[in-house]
Amino acid sequence: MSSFIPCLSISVLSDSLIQYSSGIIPISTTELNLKQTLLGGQSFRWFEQSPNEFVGVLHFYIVRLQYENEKLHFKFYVHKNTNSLLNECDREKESATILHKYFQLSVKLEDLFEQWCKSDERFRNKQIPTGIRVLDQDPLENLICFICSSNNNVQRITKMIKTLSEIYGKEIGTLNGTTYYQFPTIDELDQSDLEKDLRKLNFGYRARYIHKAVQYLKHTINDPSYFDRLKSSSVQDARSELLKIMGVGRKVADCVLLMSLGKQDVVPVDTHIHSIAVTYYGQRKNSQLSMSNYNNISSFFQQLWQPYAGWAQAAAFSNELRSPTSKTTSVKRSKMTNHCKFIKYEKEIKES
DNA sequence: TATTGACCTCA
DNA sequence: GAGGTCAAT
Repeated sequence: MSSFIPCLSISVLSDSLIQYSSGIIPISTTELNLKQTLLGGQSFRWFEQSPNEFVGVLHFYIVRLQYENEKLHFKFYVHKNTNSLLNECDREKESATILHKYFQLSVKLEDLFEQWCKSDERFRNKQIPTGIRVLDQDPLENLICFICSSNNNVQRITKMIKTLSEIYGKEIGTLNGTTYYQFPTIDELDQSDLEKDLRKLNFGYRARYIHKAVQYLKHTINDPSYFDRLKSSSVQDARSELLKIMGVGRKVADCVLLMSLGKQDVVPVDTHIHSIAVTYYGQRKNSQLSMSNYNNISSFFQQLWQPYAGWAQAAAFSNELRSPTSKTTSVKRSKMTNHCKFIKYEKEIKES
């Protein structure tokens, strides 16, 4: 079947949709694991069409990605009314640039891995997979997604964000029977009945958080360059700004810092990372994820995995979702060593 | 400063 | 219970 050959696979477009560009980016599997990166829980806007083929929305484009033979094939689609002055070649370049930025391809993952291996034998022993990249996402979208993420699972978050985009975002077009929408802007979300409507859509208590967050950003902050300002602020300053937003606690703030504000060293600590810290790095059992505990775990990993500790976290995290912790000899050994490291680290903290 | 329960919904 | 946050104590 032709579907095995990316360039020849057939697409059915609605009348309103046109193909904008297509191209290829050569990249090795150690630099990019497409599935783990897109579906691993940092973005909630990608759908797997077939093995190694994904469709999602970036800006006002529907984007189709296919990974095969060390190459990332891409096709961009836009609404036909989107006017572009670019010729075919420049559109391809522009699209490649968007992907380059989104996947942060100037970051050399293999080099980072080498660094992490030096300080952490879970990397050295290949217990953590390669190819997981941190995506550079849109801050507003990222923020809303992670407000939705509390007490929630990937599947439902994805569904909620899909619904949110369908209701409030602009339609792009229909590709192979599925209609795609832009993520709504702050103005599109700024509606007096937002909470009520989102509750009807089964957002639960997050409906209020989203409504409050939108009100705050639109009417209290009221600054189009708000997120850009945070990008150029220090981690501490940007974090304390984000914490002012209703529905944003430390974990969500850290996710936004890492995934859309370019703070590559931030390590968000969720229940998975927490349990990784307990299982492999000797954090005390039964310890709740209190604020001081969060700080300890986060800064421990930050020190262990520098630089780009947030990227290491994403890789370690994805592994946790996959494997139900098989306990081989080497794992036990690495548990011990890292346990010692953690104790030592805790001592240093206390003494300083 | 740290701990605890409620919060919505779906599996 | 699920990749948390808020508010009260």
